[in-house]
Amino acid sequence: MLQLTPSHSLHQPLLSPQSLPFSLLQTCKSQREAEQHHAISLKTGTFSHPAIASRFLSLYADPKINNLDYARSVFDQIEEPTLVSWNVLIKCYVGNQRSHDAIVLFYELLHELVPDNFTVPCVIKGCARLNAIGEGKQIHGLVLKIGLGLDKFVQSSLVSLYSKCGEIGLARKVFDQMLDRDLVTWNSLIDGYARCGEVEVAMELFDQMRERDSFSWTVLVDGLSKCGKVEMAREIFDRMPNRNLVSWNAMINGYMKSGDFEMARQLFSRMPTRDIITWNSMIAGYEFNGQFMEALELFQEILEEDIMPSHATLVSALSAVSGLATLSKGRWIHSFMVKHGFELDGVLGTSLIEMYSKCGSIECALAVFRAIDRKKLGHWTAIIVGLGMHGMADQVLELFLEMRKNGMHPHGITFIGVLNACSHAGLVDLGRYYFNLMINDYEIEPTIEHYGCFVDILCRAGCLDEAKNVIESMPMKPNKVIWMSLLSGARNHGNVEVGDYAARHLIDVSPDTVGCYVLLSNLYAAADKWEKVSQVREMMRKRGVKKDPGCSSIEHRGVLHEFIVGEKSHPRTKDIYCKLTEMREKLKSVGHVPDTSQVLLCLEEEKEKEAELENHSERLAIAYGLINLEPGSPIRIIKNLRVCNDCHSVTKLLSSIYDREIIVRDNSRFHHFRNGSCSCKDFW
DNA sequence: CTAGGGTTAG
Repeated sequence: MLQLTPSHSLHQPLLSPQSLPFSLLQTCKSQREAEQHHAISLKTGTFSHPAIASRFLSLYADPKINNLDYARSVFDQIEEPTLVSWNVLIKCYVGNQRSHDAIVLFYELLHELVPDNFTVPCVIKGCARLNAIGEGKQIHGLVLKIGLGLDKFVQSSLVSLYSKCGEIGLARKVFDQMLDRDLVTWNSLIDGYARCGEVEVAMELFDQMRERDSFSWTVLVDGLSKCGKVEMAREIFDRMPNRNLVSWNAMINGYMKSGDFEMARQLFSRMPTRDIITWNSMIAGYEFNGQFMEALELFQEILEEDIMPSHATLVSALSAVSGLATLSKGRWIHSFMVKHGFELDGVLGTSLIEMYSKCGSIECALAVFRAIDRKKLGHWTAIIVGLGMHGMADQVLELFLEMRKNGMHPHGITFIGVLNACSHAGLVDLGRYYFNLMINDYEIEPTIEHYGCFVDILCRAGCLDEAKNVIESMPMKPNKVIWMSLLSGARNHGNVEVGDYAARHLIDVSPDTVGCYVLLSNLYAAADKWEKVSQVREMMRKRGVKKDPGCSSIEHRGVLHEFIVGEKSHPRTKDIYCKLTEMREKLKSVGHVPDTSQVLLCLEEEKEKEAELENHSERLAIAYGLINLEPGSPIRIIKNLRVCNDCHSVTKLLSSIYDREIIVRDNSRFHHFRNGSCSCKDFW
């Protein structure tokens, strides 16, 4: 089946590569120029020389022209491509981030010719890029069959593949079989050990090496800092003879990932040169650790230094914006992206959709989504999750259908969005339906997050027994989120027995969860079990559990104003409290009676409880918004805790009293208040 | 005209 010698090698034109226009080709700078030479070559017949044809291939794939598809069509025109031309094309695919095509091409090649010691390292590199360990192993088998098993480059590429894919045992096996190991092979193996956390072995190998290059040092520094051993990484880094930019970046990345901003900053300011990756590591690190302000400050600095952000920079910056929900900043970044021609059809589109949804502007999220031409799974998922957060269950289910009609296969996260929407909208039957659809039709193994959503759906709908059954039969240990759902379901449906049960488990897995004590105490209070309420208080006191203070923020003219419950330190405090008084009067006149049932602990007097409600952070933020924002523009608020009952009804009333749209993001979803009602239909 | 090793983001 496989031909061992190219059959046409005997009919090559008698031309030596030297007599051909190689030098001319080398100077080609554009597609047009290349095509002109190509035409001449076809006319004069030199194209039939395999070396010339291959040269054209690598020319079209050259970064200067970078027209890989054209290279492919040229390849398809070669009557009987030699192995070299196949090799060139495979290499080009891998080199241009199209490893999948490279592997497909490799399988096509197998029908025609036997790959050689040039083909294999290329295609294995492609497998490594894609983490395609299965393909890699198959090719490894083939390598042994066709007798390339002892080729140094082939073996070296296999060591690298296995190291990168976490198969360190296999990497070692190939390494041990090698007769002729060089620096590159050693480095690949050390990289593998460092990546999978076998630090001691990596260090041992490093010490055994006869010679090291900067690569060896860098691999070790990066590997150590990636698996959390930043101090060890630092020791190596300090001993390193000629530190390169990559090793600085690896150290900074390691410090940032471990949350040691100080040390990262120190290196950042000390290093001789920085590149975009340095900046990205810093920005992504801050974002990863929830330090959104710092992330955005650095993003600002990049722009001030006239450095062009990369995709990665923008992804991190947009995530930071999502965290703070500073819509105007997000809009600014969006227009920056449009102005500088960043494509929205990849991850950036997903980030934008996410940013707009998390900043409360689901309309803009939808507009971005609609404007993306070739929508990918990530875009569908992002908008579905976004709509779910906004409680727009109808649209979620509609889009989910549309998505499937477009031939997309939802993945686990898409279902998180769908289930989440069902939960926020109280769609218990649909929730059951989609949970089963996911398992049976799409064969997706539910993760703990899926169980979390499903249990939440059941609990909100009051199906507490069914929820309990699901929890008891799920294959993994229930986490905090799941017990919290059950407990709050029990609270909402006044089921003390289930509440007790949930609280016991919750305190067991996560004794510091304040919400647990709050909910439990609410539950007992509602059931008039006052001795139990004081037991809960006592338990909190003994364990030193403190309630997170409520905190709300609002953006005004690009500045984020934060309000903590009851605080009086904002420069405009006087105006704010004036407004609060006005709000109280207006609320009273429309007949609002404060609902103190969820005020927690310690406050004995009804008056005190009412006062505490009035100081809830979102009220301060709303007051600030009413004073300062343009009349008619929506007031957008981000809150760290769940909105309490009283604030919810108050905000509804305020939206009609002041004729304002008020959009509140709490710790799990959005509420759109308009004309006296809320998008959550009082179900949250 | 062809071969193996490193950093960010998702």
